Amino acid sequence: MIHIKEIAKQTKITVRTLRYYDQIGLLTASSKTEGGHRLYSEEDLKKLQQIQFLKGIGYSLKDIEDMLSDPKWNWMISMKSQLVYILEEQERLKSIECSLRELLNGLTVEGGDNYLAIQKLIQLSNQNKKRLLTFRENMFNDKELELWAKLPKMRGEDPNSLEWIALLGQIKRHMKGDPASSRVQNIIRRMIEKQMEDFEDGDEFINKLWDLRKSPSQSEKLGLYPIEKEVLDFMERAYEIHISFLQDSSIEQGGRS
Amino acid sequence: MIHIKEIAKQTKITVRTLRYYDQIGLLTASSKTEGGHRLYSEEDLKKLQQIQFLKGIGYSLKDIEDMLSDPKWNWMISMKSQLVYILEEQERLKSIECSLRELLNGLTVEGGDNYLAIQKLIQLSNQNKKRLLTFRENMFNDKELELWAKLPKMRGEDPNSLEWIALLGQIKRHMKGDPASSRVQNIIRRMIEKQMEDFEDGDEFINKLWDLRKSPSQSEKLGLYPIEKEVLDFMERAYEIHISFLQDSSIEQGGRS
DNA sequence: ACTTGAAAGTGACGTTACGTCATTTTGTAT
DNA sequence: ATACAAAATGACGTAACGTCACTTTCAAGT
Repeated sequence: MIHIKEIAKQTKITVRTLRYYDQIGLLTASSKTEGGHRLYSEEDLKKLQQIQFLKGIGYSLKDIEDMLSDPKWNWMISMKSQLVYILEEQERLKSIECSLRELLNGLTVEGGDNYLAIQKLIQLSNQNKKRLLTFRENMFNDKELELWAKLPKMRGEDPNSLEWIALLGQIKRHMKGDPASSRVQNIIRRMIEKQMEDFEDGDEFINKLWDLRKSPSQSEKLGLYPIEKEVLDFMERAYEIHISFLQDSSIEQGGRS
Repeated sequence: MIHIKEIAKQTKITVRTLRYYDQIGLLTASSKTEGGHRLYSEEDLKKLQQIQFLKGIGYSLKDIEDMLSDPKWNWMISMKSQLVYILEEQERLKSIECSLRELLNGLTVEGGDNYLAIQKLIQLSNQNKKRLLTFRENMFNDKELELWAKLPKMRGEDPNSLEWIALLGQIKRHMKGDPASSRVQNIIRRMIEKQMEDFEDGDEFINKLWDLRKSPSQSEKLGLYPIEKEVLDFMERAYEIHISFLQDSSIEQGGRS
């Protein structure tokens, strides 16, 4: 016969919990002292360990009581359905994870210190859930859809998407400066590099996308993160400056050779 | 100004919940009629949608209240830690999934209709958690450890492990019959086929494993599903019969050729 | 036998985010 | 004015205990 504290120590279940299990009739101590102290047997201990295990895999105490009290319980069925439940829960958490990453990436771009950004992002996230795929599928052909998959999505967690997001965030933070500054030009060069790496053969696609980006309403329908017009304008200016630099330097090179 | 029922319809949040949010001060209707009916503004609606979103990604109402009432809340930090929490939860569920698959596969082998099997499996599962890897690593060398990874584990969900488990279960169900019967022999043949497919070059390893299997205590330490001695004996008999058939037929073939 | 401090007992309230009555008031259409 | 829908309030219930307060029992030392 084992005292309640010893049971608690062995199973790491609190004394309070043991008394609670007694109270709800899940595990009654098999005997008591004259004074009313609970005394547990080895069998009680075993049963408790089973309870502990079943609780660990997500069953409620009520379920566990039903299981253990019914000698012809169909374990196969209930465990299969429990597995299904666990799998569903995992999917739910996975989609929460996506939302969170989307928000965090959004915050990275926006600067992350103002409440307005949050509001915008939450609103965006909310409506994204309702939007369907159809619009996107009407807009592009198959080859383009393939390229589409490479686009940085706000929920992306791959280093590729993350770099796009980081670059965009940096552009935003330098918007008050000069588009010809070396910082901005370096960012632009990196973006062009990436664009060529990721979408080598999709020039037409890129142009179409760029046009779309300029229309906020279209962008939203596509589930793209909306880039403000000022940012796009700033990027275009910086882009043109970059191109003109390239031409200048190639002329120089041509002169020398 | 919007009536409570309209808000409920638009957000799919129940009227009761709206009143509750009012009660705890999370979202107070911005005005009321003379009679005390709640009237919500467009801003209230927006705030409610934010609440809904934040609740959806797992925050408690208390947390949400803190967030929304503090204008300089650090969203970045709290969302990162929330992401960490979500990732941990996913791991927890993943390990629950493993336990469940282990149990279900165990039930498949045992026949799944007796409570004793469950008790045994739960006990096994419990002690597996405590057991460490060291014993296994002392027992086999590197090449063998590679093969080890191919062994059917009870928590396996790949078709390969599942077939092993299924075959074992079938053997168990035919144990009262004749080891020379065609059913049993077909199962044995399939097992030998699989054994050759999976462990082509590991004869010594297979033998060592087979010996281990005969020692229940060693098996348990390795985290292998313990196969009862009677089952192993039955399998050995069937195996010998199978071998002798093979020899007979090869003699016949030899005679003809 | 008596004392005493630790351990055990019981009972009650708190927690989360509402659901579900029951009862009373208010709003609105006729 | 009346009738009926919709809203309000209040109270209790849920799951699985934690925490406090107060009382009783156990086991050991004197």
